Order: sequence, then C-alpha cells, then structure tokens
Amino acid sequence: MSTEARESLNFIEQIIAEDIANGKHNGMVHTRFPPEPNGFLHVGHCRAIVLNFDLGLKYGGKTNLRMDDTNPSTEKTDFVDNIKNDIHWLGYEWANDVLYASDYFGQLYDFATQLIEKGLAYVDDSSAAEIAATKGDTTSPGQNSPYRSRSIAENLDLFARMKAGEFPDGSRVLRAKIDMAAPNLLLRDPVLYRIKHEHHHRTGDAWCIYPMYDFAHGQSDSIEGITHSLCSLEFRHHRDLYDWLIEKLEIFPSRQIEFARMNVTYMITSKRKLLKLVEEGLVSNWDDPRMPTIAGMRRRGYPAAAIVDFCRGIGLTKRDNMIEIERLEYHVRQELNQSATRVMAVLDPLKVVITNYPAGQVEWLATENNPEDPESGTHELPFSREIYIEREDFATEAPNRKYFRMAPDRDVRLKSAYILHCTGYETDPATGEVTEVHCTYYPDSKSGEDTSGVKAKGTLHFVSIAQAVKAEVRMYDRLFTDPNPTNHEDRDFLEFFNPDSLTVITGYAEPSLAQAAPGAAYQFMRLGYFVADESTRPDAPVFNQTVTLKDSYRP
RNA sequence: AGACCUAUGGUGUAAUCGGUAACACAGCAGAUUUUGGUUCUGUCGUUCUAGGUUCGAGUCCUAGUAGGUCUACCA
Repeated sequence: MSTEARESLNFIEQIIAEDIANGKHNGMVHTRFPPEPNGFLHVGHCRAIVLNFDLGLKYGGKTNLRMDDTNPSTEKTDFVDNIKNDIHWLGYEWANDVLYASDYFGQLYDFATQLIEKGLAYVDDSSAAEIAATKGDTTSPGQNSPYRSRSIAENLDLFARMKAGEFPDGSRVLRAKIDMAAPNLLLRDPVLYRIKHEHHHRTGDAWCIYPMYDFAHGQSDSIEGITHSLCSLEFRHHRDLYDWLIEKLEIFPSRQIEFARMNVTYMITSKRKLLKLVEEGLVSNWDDPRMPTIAGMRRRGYPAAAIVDFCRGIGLTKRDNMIEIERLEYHVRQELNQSATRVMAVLDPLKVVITNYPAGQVEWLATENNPEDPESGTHELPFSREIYIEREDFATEAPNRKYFRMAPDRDVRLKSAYILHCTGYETDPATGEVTEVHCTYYPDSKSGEDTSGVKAKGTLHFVSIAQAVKAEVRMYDRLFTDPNPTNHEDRDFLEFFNPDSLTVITGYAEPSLAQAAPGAAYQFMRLGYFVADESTRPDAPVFNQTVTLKDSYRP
C-alpha cells in the first residue's frame, strides 16, 4: 500500500505543486509555448513544447500557443503554418485558437502610456550607438540620457507622435526609467519601443512602432493569465525586468521560471546556423532528413512518440547539458521495433545461384510482418534460383569461430526460406572481387516445416533477383564530424560538416516495397529502419534510412 | 573584473524537513533468438576542492575552483 515510490517531481513541478497547495491562482495552471515565427521548430523546441503542454495536461490547466511576432522584419505567415503543423504532429492541442502577441499591440501601447504617466518611461532621442555607449559595462555604471528628465506631458506627446509616424526609424525610442547603475544591464533603462516603418505579417501597416521582447512577452503572459511562464536559462536576467514591469503596471502576476535548454550531440539548434546550412546548400532544405528540425526528423522517420518520450525522459534542471544522440536513437528504435513492418532489401548486392533449384521456378513464402506484434500477420515474398544477398554476408574464408554468415562449405539459413550450403564462388580475374556465389539448398529445410535436421547458425536476408524492385535508398550519417560543432572558439561549425552525411545508393527490395506509402516505416531486416520518403512512387520507390539496427557483431 | 545561474558514474537524471547514492542511455560479458534485432541476466563506474555544523552531509554554512549567462532599437 504505502510501498509505492513517491513520484519524483522536477523543480518546476515542485513549484507548481506548491502553488496549487497554497491556493495560488485558485489552483489554476496555465502555460504557453511562445515561438517566434521566423524559422522552423527544432529539437530544442520539442523539449519546451513537451514541457509546457505536459504541464498543462498534468495539472488540469491549459496551454496556449502564442506567436511572439513583435518584430515585423523577420516574421512570416509561412512559418506560422509550419509551427502549427509540427506541434500537432507531436500530438499536442493548444487551448483556444493560435494567439499572437501582435493582437495585443493596442493593449501594449496603453501599458506604455500608463508607464509614461507614472513617470516610469521616457522618449529618448539618442541613437542606438549613443544608448550603447552610455550603457556602462559589467563593472561600471551607465550614464543617464540627456532626455531622461523630460516632462510627462512631453513624453506623452512624443510617444503619440512616434505612433503617428512622424519620426523616421531609429530616431527615437521609448525607454523605461529604472536605474542606469543597476548591476543587471537589462535594468539600465531598457528600450521598450522602437520605430520601424515596416509591414507586419498580421497587422499590416497599422503600426510603425513595435514593442521589444521585454515589453511584449511578459505583458502577453499577463494578458493571457499565464501562471507559469517557462523559458530557457539565458532569460534569467530578463526576469528582473519582467517582474518590474508587472509590478509597475499592476497586472496579472505571471511568474517566469527558467530551465536549461536541451542540447543533443551532433545537433545544432541555432536558427542562424541552421539557416546557413540551407543557404549554403549543404542540406536540401529545412526538412532535409539530416536537419535537427521537427520537419527534418519527421522526414527522417523519427516517430513523434519517440521524440516526445525522449524529451520526457531526460529530466529537467538548470544545469547545462549535452545529451548523447544515442539516447534519442534508443527511443526511435524502441518505437519502431513495435511498429515497423519487417521487409527484406539488399543494399550491396552479391549474386547467389542455387544450383539445385529449378530455373524459372518461383515460390512465394510467407514472412512475418512484425514478430513483436502477433496481430500483424504475414506477407509473401518470392524465392527463386537466383538471389541477392548482402556482399558483407559472404566471406571466401570464415575469419573465425564466431563467424556464422556465408562462406564455402558452410550452411546458412535464408530468412523465411531455406538453408543453403555454399559450394563455391567465382571472382573477377582482374580485380579478384567475388562476382557470384554458388550454393545448393536443402529442399526439406523450408521455414516453418524444416525436417532437414541441418543446423545453420546464421540467418541472412535476401531478395529474389527477378522480382526485386530497384529503390533509391538514402543512407545517413551524423551531420557533423564533431559532437559539439559550435563549441570551438577557433573554428567555424561548418568546418565540421560531414561530407558523408548523405550517401545515395540503389538497393534491391522485395516487391512489396514498390507499394510503400509515403511516411510508412519499415525495418529492412538486419540493416535498420527506413521510411518511405514523400517522393516515393511505385515505379521509383525512395527510402530514407532512419537509424541502423543495434549491431553487436564484432568481427 | 561585476552581477546572476549551475556543479552527483562516459552521458542524462533521482535521492522531497540531513539517515545505506539509485535509474536510464552508452560500454563490457553471457543466455535466448529463423533479424549478430528484440527480450533477459550479469558487470563496469558517481557526489568539484578545502574547511565547518552534526551521532550522521550529495543535501546545511563558509571560502575556493570550474563551467555558463549578461553590456541588440533580436527573441
């Protein structure tokens, strides 16, 4: 009864549990995921999405999806659609419709006016360079702006005229009047509004002044009644300003809590750097299967459930972390092992002729769709005199006692078919390369009805040559040659781009693969998991390697 | 150099008013296996340092050390 282990809560859950116990916000929990629609979502966002939406689900609250679109220069509606699609794909549903910080521009303007009226904000005519120059630094205080002591009336007038479009870009800003000597640089009269005569993807030309992050994010949280506003560690310093604004504006007290964002080896999460990969043509696009974007991982064949499980499993702290990609791959394999249909495909073919099998004869053999799922049934694949096996599965001489693949005078089973006895092989006189292998088969060794008594230690996959379908197979390796490519002070991350991260080959697949539906997951037996690419067609099947199988064979 | 944040196996986390440092991934070894997959078993290895408080410290205190963040009209 009382032997059940106490549930281990992460530090944010502890805070929430405490707030609920104390009756804060009447026990309500309301979170949000606030992406800026200026790029594709990536692994790092997955962690934040899972965290915020799971918390909403767990504590009976809601989670908003809010586009943080306060900078008209970089944001686009296209990105909004991708973001919505990615979140849905992960399996989450947001409360209400999608919300936009830009919907609050009117409210935000009123907040700014209130601040001016309280003598807590002023219009500064200084240039960006002047503001930066008088900011001081970590060891010395800044200097007050000469415009800091303008009257409230003058500030009100100037701010209204900023909004009216009377001034050019960069000529004036609205600043909070806090403390130019504050140890936290963000509190040294931070800029609240800037002038940008630019078209906004939603508000059009209605505004020519736009709020800065610090004067939009926290206020949006407050307007929406967000109880726990979760963000990454680098926003710690912003919290002082976040709290100051809420206090001075006397609005709903959302609470910001910072956590360490997730880093994964061989993956980068800088939007700027991901964009560079696309622009330089090193990857095909944002959804290239090598990209750590949600779109890329989806196209790579990573199941949404695997990504979500991964994010849930890594815990949550305030420590910088670097999670090994093997852990993500573990979840991908675990998920795919349960769901992927088993098929056979040979990627590096070596012809095998079964000399005692009648030429022209074809047998259709039943093979399990998925041994992990008894309900999954079987499908049929052809067997005939001439087949392909993996070149790697043949050796002219068995290297050691632990080798149990094909070699002269050895017996080996063909998965779901017969046991073969290797009688010899032919080589290219010029190169010495093996060109063909000869075998005989044991007619009474058919899978499921084997009475041969022959013991074969190894089992190989194969395809019947006559019925095999050629497929384009894209083999992937890590995108970078270094687990943390952006961590080198003296070298650009592109120096670590792995030129072998994509290898396109022609494989030979069992005929059922011609009908693969885009997105369908398969296990090419003994090779790995593959997904039918969105471009796959019956006459030209295309597969992306998702991840290899774990391989404990060591020659 | 200033403020703030963080230090637990190779990696990520747990240990909830101070009470035997545990789980997962990775690694290694073995069993099972018509996928050298899956599954199962075993194994390796951990509290940054120095003081202090205490019967007892990963946990509390002090001082160091190391790493991270911050001086955009980006978010």
